Amino acid sequence: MNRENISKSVIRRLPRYYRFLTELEEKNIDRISSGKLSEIMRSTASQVRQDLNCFGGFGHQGYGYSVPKLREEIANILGLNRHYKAVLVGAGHIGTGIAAHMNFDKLGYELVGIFDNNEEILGAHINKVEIMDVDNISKFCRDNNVSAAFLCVPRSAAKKTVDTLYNAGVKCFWNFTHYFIGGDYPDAVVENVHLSDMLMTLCYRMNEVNGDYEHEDE
Amino acid sequence: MNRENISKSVIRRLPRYYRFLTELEEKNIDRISSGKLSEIMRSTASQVRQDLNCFGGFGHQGYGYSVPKLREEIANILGLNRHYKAVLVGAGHIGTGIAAHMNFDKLGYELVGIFDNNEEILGAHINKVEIMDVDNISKFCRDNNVSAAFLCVPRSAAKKTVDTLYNAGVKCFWNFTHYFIGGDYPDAVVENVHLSDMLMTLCYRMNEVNGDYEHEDE
DNA sequence: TAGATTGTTAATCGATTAACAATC
DNA sequence: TAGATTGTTAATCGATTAACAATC
Repeated sequence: MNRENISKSVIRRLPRYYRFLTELEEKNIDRISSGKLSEIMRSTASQVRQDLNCFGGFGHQGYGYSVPKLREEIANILGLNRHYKAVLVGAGHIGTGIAAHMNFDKLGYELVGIFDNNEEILGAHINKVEIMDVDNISKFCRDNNVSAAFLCVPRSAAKKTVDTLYNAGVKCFWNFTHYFIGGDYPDAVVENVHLSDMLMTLCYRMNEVNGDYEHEDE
Repeated sequence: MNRENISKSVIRRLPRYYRFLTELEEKNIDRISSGKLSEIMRSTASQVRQDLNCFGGFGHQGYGYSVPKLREEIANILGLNRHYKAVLVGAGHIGTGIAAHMNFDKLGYELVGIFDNNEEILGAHINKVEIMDVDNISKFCRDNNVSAAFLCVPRSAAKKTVDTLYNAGVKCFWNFTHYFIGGDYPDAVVENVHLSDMLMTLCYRMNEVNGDYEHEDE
């Protein structure tokens, strides 16, 4: 099947399917209909069937979908069995949090190095991964065939870091910095996170619910 | 104007506008056209004008928009001058990272307490905010009129934590746990973050670019 | 077989883009 | 005034939902 023209909305829902199917499997439920799955996903049966059919006919008429089979199909579609080599740059608060918190190997990655410029923490480890000098990052990425980077450096260092990594062959960026990685890196895959944006939209929605925002207009 | 029916897509773009306008202001640029702004936003002039017009006519024909004025309008629309009292629950890796990393007071919040159940860290501080015993969270939230919670607890503790907080009057949740906060809390405003989902979609997109995923199908 | 539920096409809805008259 | 650029309406595009024949 042709995966070229699958919409971004569908892709964004795949991890959700995956999560809920994993839960169902843990509960030993081994079949589910698009209707039931849509209740869990808080979408519609139509959407579930449309989504899954982008990748193939995983269901059986009159029966529904096999939970373990569907879960595995989605894992394969996402490529979770991969181990893309990844580095994390910037072992400050958020970087350390991310490095220690994420289950990279269940998500298609292997964290092979952490980099920082703070001499005091060089040589330390987070989850058995060493913190190394950021000056050596370029060589390290080339030597180890690193494909992905998780950016947790300050904004001021962001552009330079991305350039260095990109030139060292890194083509996938999960970017927590406030620097916006735009279209300057043609064949790169980028996700700009912007945690602050989330808090701001939450704030807006809270004002809305509270009906307070009128005061602001005066 | 009626803000009831402004689409979620528009709201989600507001923080982006705000960020870029802040940058422009820092560069002492004080006017901008929808065309130029759309280049920065990587959208279209039409969309910029549509978006801004949801909230009022901030522009001037033949001139464009005043950068400082527009920036301030958006800050007001988002309600960034607010100081919603907020607590963070779960001072593990990611919780500590978030607590130390975010500039809450510039985003409409004031972090007034951090809660955990690990006795060893109780009494410690992160950015001058004390880590307190989670057993006291309900009383604390009532007494201090807390409206928002940032959830960084393990999945197993998530539901109980949300219930407790909701009953103590907290109606806004920024949820980093793997527990999905659904429609069970009618008047609550919720953002489920799911960092893992982002990494999974990134992985998919990387497979796509690399053209590798065919192997998985065999 | 009858009931259930898929895969898929068609209809609807919402969001984005284009166009242009109004006006600074 | 002429040029630029908005605010706003209309056209397009894409994504979601509904419908239903196919079939297990």
